[in-house]
Amino acid sequence: MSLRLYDTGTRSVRDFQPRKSGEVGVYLCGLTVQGPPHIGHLRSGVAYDVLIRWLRRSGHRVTYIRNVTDIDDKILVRGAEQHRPWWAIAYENERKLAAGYAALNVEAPTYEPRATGHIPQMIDLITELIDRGHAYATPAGDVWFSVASWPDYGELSHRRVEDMRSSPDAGDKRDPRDFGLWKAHKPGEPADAAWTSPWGPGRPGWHIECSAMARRYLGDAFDIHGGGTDIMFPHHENELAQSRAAGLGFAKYWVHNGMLNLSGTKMSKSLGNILSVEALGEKGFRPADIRYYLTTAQYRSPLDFSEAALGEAQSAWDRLSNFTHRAAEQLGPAAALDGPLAEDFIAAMDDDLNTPAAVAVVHDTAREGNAALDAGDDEAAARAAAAVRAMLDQLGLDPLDEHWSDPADAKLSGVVDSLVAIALQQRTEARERKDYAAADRIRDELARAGVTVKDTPRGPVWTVE
RNA sequence: GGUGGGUUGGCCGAGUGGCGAGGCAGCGGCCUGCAAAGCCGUAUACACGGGUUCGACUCCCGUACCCACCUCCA
Repeated sequence: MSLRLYDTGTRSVRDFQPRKSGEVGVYLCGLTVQGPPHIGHLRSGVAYDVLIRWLRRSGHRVTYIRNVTDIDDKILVRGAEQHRPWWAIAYENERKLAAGYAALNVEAPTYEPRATGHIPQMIDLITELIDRGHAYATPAGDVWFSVASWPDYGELSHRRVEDMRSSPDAGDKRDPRDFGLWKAHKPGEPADAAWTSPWGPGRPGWHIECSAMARRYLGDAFDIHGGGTDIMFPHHENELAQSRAAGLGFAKYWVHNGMLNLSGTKMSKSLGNILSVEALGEKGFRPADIRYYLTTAQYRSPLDFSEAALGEAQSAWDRLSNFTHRAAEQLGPAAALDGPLAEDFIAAMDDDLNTPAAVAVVHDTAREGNAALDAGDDEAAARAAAAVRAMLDQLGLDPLDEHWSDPADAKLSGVVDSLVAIALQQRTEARERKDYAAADRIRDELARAGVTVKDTPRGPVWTVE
């Protein structure tokens, strides 16, 4: 059994077969950096991170391109509103996005191209489309893609042009369905938001960016194109149309992740119902809690966010984290993380990345491991601990990964360790003479200082809240 | 109006034509001086109405409600 993926184009789960054996090219539509990222964006980041990790684990060499759209109408609007350069705003949000990805342990892509760095490639592609009769320039200096010139238009989203509502787009395009490839510079727009082109100064339309950047880094044809369901139409439909019309093979599989909803509606910048990693951090949720939470739903399912659900995820992840820490304390350093994965886990992941089922396997294994620890069966416990860590690591969630530890904690722990040890020694002595009142007083005082003490068969252990 | 997705137990969330994933919360027990952690056991379910079938939560038809997209959006 190998990976099967749901492909939007064929609306079916297909066996994944890379175009070139052992090599996979993936393009993900990243963000338009008009504002700071929210956890809905990060859901997408985590979902494709899981996909990339799984492809690599399965033996493929993966080239992963995730773009940043750093020029668009709204970025220019923000710049005007804030009396700051539009590119300063784009870059500020890009850095916040990178920090969000990093916090959730999303690995960096092979390359992260910016739209503004690829204007020549876009101009080339637009020129080819005009030459082939699929696009036209207007006297105003705009260039439009002619939807009517491409009979396959709608093949991805399965929409018929005649069923669509007409959009109220302005502009002098010939057909209301035509979409912009190049937008002429308008009076009042910043001069540094325009580039020289055969059609006069202007800037690229949204869709052409991805076609041009995917082509530059992945070639005329590649394997997987991803993004959220909300940009399947028109963005991906338009990308597909213009790339194919230019004679490119483009993507073999289309993968779309479901939305993260808040109170029943899509979390989105325009609605303002957004939550950031930082805001959740202030409520006591750690990045690992968020990543675990996002992983417990299949990537295509809509996920309705609630603090209660995130809290449950936190408890569940604590359980797994407790087990790995407990095993490490009792058994010493765990085995390498690249050990064999449970067959059920592999089957779940191969089944269109069924992470909820995969996580269920992890929990089953942790239970066995806990039982083995209780029974003193160190060999079985070590085996379970290695398996749990390997599976969680595959999901980017190894609890012992230093990524999840707070560097400030590590610095303090040496000092605190010796101080707590003194108190615990006194408590142990009190317990030995059955002076439980004194023992509990010490424990309570430590608790007030933020140190939680637990007694285990191998002596007391403590953690800082 | 068009297109797609959804409705699973107190909560989150998988899945399958017949043997009730997993987690969280609850209850009972074991362990513990107590607690925590852990383990064992346990109740509650598949929106509604038809149909197909020996048998449907799972397939088909219909109804209701929800969400997304059709305008920028992961």
